[in-house]
Amino acid sequence: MVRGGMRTGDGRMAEGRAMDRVATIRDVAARAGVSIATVSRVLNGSGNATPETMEKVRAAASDLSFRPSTIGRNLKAARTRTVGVLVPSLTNPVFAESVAGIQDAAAEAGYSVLIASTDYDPGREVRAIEGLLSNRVEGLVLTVADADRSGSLDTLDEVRLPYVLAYNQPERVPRAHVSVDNVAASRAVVERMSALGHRRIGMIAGRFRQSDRSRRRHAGWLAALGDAGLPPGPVVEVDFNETRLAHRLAPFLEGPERPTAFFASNDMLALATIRALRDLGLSVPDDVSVCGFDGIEVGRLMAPSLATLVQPARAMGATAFECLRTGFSGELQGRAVMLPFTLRPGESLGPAPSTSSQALSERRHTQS
Amino acid sequence: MVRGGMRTGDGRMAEGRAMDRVATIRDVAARAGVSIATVSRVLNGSGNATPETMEKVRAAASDLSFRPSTIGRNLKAARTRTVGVLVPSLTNPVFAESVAGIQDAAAEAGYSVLIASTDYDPGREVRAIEGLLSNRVEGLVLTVADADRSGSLDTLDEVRLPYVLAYNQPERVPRAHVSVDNVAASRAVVERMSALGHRRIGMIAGRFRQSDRSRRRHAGWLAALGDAGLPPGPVVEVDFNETRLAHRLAPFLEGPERPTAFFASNDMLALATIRALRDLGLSVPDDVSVCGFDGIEVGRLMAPSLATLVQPARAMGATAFECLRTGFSGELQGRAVMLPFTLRPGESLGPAPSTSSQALSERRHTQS
DNA sequence: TTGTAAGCGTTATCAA
DNA sequence: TTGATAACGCTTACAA
Repeated sequence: MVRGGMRTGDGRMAEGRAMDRVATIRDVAARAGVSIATVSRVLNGSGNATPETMEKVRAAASDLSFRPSTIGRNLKAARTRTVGVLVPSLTNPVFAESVAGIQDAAAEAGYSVLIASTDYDPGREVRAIEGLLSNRVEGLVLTVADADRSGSLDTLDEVRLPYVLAYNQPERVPRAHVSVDNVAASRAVVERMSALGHRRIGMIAGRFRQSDRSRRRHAGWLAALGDAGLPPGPVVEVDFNETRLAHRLAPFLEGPERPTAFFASNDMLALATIRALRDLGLSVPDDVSVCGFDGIEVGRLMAPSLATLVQPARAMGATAFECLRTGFSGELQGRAVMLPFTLRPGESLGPAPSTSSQALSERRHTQS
Repeated sequence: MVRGGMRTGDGRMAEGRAMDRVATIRDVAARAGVSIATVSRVLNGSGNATPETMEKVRAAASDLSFRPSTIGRNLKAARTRTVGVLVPSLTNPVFAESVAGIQDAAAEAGYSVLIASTDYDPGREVRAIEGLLSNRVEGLVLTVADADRSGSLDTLDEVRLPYVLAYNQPERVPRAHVSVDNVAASRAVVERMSALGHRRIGMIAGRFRQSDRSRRRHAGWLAALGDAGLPPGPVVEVDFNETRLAHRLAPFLEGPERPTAFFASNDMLALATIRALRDLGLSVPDDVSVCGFDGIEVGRLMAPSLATLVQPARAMGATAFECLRTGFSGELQGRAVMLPFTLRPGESLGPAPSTSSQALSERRHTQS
């Protein structure tokens, strides 16, 4: 075999060099001249052994760079110390952050993390769950589109595998979850907008039929508008991967009665909205304000910086994992954990334009 | 035990409900009234069986919602069909994207993905590698800080576990990797800047001692400046997590001889740079242009949109996985795959300001 | 076509 | 203190 070449015909992962068989506990035992039981005991610190024996075993293990196989260990122990994670997408910063939080907490507790993402594809979601179940994860932290109507969650219920939802806030089915109070959070956004003088407030949201979060946030938006005595502005429902929004927004932006602020049900949508407004020749926030929901970090870096309702994403993941691991302390009512949210001010959310300044801005933009 | 309460004293993952033992192949065999060998054969489609037997087995498996344990399977097969992934951070979109690419390719090939992230912490990196090795991953796709000086890679070499680097481009040690040609890519950026009239071009880069990518990109920047007959502008080395750059940049932005363009060695740095310039009262791109490196998607959405050298992140991950799985076809020289890059134009990179327009912009900004 | 049995790498029980 | 051995869930010769 050529150097650098690899045999692949055996279906195994290609090997840069011939990979010699990994050392097993038996190899260590042979080299140390003891039984495998002794090796196990020494390496695990269970049971006693004479100093010399311990030394022999450790030396042998070290020589062979022996690492106990978690497979063998798992098989024996009937547990894997592995947690499954399922997210719609790793490329949405809010999920990436929460996964990072799960990783932190899991590593701390000595758990491995098996990650799968669905890219909003139901078929992939089913296969991912199957894979995680076959891998005998001890529990799952996951975010689904709609926690009230999810085949995956039904499956988990059937096989009685513990799970904790992150971000989801189911309305009908009582399911363990960690989230913020989406309704209250959305109200906070609208109240701020109202305090800034906005009277015509629209909403850009993910499909209500597909997302419990979107529904909740819409409900909060609606309720707050009602409380403030404001009429609901236009609602634009968009699909998950829709990034070009200009043609969707254009119809609502004509005439003097157009909204002066938009609440986007998540930050990616907020970014797309700002982009679209800009493409339509409107200034953010001079003409129209925008506030997002999630609190992704890049929002702080862009210009205008993104005003957003901040969810503690990292804590969301870490907390969900901890809930899974330790169990909720209370009973049923304790099966939900609400994390605190904050409103992060940003340049994208400013005071409502007065009629005169609005006209001014209008002139400025038609010039260019 | 209370409903919703969970036992945790046994050290197991908390259970929302009593989790009955998962069905094994023996349970299925018993229920179907056949031997476990028959169950295995039927479910794997290996060997023959009468239609009735197959039916019985499938029914029993379905009734018990039996899913073959990959643990038992792996142990027997002495292979895991699992690939390890190690990235510095899941929250940097460029890594998140490449992980997504790995996931895609792995799922396609029937592999599971075990992910660990280091958060640029060497201690965590060591532990992560240990964990992946213990889990008997068949190979690794990973991105390290400096592929020329990495204890983790040395470990992998020692145990002869196949791996492919993603993004890294080692200079001295020949190691399998998938990347873009960082030097050529950086040259392309500088050439574009030069073509736009920029004569004083600075660089914001990650620490050279810590990052092979940073070194390569700096080399390309330097070479291109030389070719264009331009003097090297200021170089600002920053740490991984540094996001506040204003005070670092300020000293270089005084006087008429200040740079009119900055090349940032990655997109997160580019965003931080734009932010800092803005904080310093400078307009991007009217006063100073900025171009990043990576091609993260959010760059398109912000305003000004980010000009950047696009690496095919998703393909980077997918290709690295494929290289790992199938092996590089050639010999040693084939152990590197170079992916194509493109320069994505963006509003952050414009023509160099003329002296008069520069003064104008100066006035405009001191007003506000 | 189907069943018996060995073995994968551990840990744990029980003897010695 | 140490060793022989069974067991975990599965696949796969080999035998019936």
